[in-house]
Amino acid sequence: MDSCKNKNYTIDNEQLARFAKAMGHPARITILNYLASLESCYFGDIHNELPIAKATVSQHLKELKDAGLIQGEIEAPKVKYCINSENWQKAQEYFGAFFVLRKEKAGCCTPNLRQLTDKL
Amino acid sequence: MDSCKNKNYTIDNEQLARFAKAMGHPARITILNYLASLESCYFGDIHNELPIAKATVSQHLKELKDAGLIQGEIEAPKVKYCINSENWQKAQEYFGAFFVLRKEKAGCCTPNLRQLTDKL
DNA sequence: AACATTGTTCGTATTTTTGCGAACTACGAA
DNA sequence: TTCGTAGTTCGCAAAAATACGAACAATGTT
Repeated sequence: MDSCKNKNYTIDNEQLARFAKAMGHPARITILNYLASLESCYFGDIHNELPIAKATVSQHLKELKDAGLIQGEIEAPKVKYCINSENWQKAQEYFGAFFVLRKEKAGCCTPNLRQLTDKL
Repeated sequence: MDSCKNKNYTIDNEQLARFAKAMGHPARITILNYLASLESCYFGDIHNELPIAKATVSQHLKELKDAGLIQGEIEAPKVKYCINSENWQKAQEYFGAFFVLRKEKAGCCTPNLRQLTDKL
């Protein structure tokens, strides 16, 4: 009966997934790259980097903000967006730790993976 | 008129987003962590780590496979999943380069971000 | 005050994701 | 051959993500 246990995902897994999800769209990666490059922080310039409508850009910015990766500031009549340094560093650490995990271990799966079926 | 330009996302942005998207769910992070920890590689054991139905686990595994982060191998009557080392390293490099970008630059947004509006 | 500029929010449509149970497939064991 | 084990695939439903134009809000300018 396919036991569905009382398990939860760990906080860290949740947090890393949240960061990853926010980064899981090319428009948002482009935005983050642009903000990280610091050429400009204004909405209009961000919009110009993207092939999508401003309403959509605004939405993507909101998601990045909700994930904590950026923050916004009004500089009338414009809006300035910036990388949230604190969480940026946190994300960097989370991803770093995540990928390093693999390196520290021996491989149970290293041998002949060549007969990998296409069906899989 | 909200110019929607002939722009595309760069290949690298697409690829990084693809990796990030695959990692954008706690179940999939849990799976990757588990496979990276190498305690076991079998579907059944992966399923046991998760609070979801096996059909759903199978779907998540498929997405990770499509993103290139894992690979599968039949070891009858079981199925063995493994981190795809090549792409794992590639992902590691992509994320690493992505986050480091920020560190190399001065901050245009470093000053007083404290009057950040809640509306934003 | 009237207007222009800059973004956000709303309403909506479409697509994708997430999840499940049931049915099915493949294989080894009895 | 029949049965059990291990996973996948199918069909469906519900929720979330993506995208847009139009309307709106907030502010600076004339």
